[in-house]
Amino acid sequence: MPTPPLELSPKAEAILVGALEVFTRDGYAAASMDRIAAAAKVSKPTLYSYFQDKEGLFVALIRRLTQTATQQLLALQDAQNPQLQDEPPEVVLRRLAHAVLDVFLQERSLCTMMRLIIGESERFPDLSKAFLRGIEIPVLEALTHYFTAHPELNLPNPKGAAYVFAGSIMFYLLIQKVLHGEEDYPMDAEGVIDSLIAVLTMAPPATHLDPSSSSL
Amino acid sequence: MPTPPLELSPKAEAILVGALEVFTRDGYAAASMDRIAAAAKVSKPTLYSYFQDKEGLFVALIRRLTQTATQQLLALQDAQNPQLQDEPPEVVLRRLAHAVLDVFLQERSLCTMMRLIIGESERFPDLSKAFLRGIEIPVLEALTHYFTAHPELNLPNPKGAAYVFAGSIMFYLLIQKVLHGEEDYPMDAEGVIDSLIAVLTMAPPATHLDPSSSSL
DNA sequence: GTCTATAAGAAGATAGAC
DNA sequence: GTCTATCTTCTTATAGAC
Repeated sequence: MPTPPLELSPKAEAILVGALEVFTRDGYAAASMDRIAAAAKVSKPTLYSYFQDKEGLFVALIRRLTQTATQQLLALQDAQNPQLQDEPPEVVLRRLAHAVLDVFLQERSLCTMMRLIIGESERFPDLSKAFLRGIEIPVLEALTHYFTAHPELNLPNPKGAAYVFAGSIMFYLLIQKVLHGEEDYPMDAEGVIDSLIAVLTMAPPATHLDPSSSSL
Repeated sequence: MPTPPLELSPKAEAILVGALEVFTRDGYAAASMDRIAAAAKVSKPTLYSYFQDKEGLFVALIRRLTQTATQQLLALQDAQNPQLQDEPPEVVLRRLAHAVLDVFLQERSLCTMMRLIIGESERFPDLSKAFLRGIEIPVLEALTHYFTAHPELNLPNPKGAAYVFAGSIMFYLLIQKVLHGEEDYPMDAEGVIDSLIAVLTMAPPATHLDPSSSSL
């Protein structure tokens, strides 16, 4: 747990909102503290009284967005945990895919965050690390754990299968929502999810109703 | 074909090499024309005599990298085309996955290009478009075409399956090579490819040797 | 064609008034 | 605590010498 629950003063919140707007539009280097102060409707010295400098403000913003995403994904996991053993994998995996997509589509700042983290990954390697440790690695580990616990899916390499699952969804978001592929090459998320669930669950012709093969 | 074969003078090439180095390290906005001129070992006015301004230089660089990637992938396709009908899908798909990975791993500037394009996708939407039209969309279309021509794979949605294939590989590159996940959560590419080929080809138990189901 | 030197402006950060 | 005004530095881009 790198950062405590983190209660912020209202003014600090306002600054982060303005910072999100400007960093989103301009990127890190081209964003100016003047424009951020204007967007947050505070003066520049006030801004510097809440955050040490531009780097500190950017790091605080991205860490907060990362935390938001982590919490949303944890809530997802908690909501699904009681059902994991009760329903067939194609149902569980499909619901999970939809839920992850919804988290990113309903909170569009998470797509922005992904873009900023990737774009600034050389200047701010710590933010990449926080993104990986807070979001991507936990997701991959949870998927790996699920695939390992379901040998009836007949997946030879659960960790690799986790990359296939997460990669399909994140790549879809990247192409369609970050790079705006919807304009040139629109694609329904449903088609990606259909294919993903189909390929991950259709290994054995019809063993889904046979619980004897699962010793866990 | 948005740009002709594009022969550049040696000095323009040197400038692009320097520009790649500096843009890679600093990103677009933080890169200075002074440092680019120094890296290319020319003076600033020379730089401005070959490229209109900073934007023009960046666009020229990214377009050139995009073209390089496109050409490498086209060469791949040509090399594989004669074999597409002769060998079973698990062999063709595995070789393709390895080849795409190799293209990006051996020419690391392509990973850099991906990072820069994503990071600057709001400021330079035309570069995103060129990346999508020159690389991602052709790859997705070729994969869709292949999956459509191989109904024995039993993939319900070929376009979605193309996203699964490309997404798994690109996500692997993004996590491991762009965001440097290798430090925290190393993963062998082989495991991803194994899973990918397994899930895409193991739908029917053993119909690979039955050509009668393929009417194309 | 290529350079040195510079113009014109915008950036991050702060001193000091209130 | 918050603001106006300012300092310093670095930026892009070019004028003019060679």
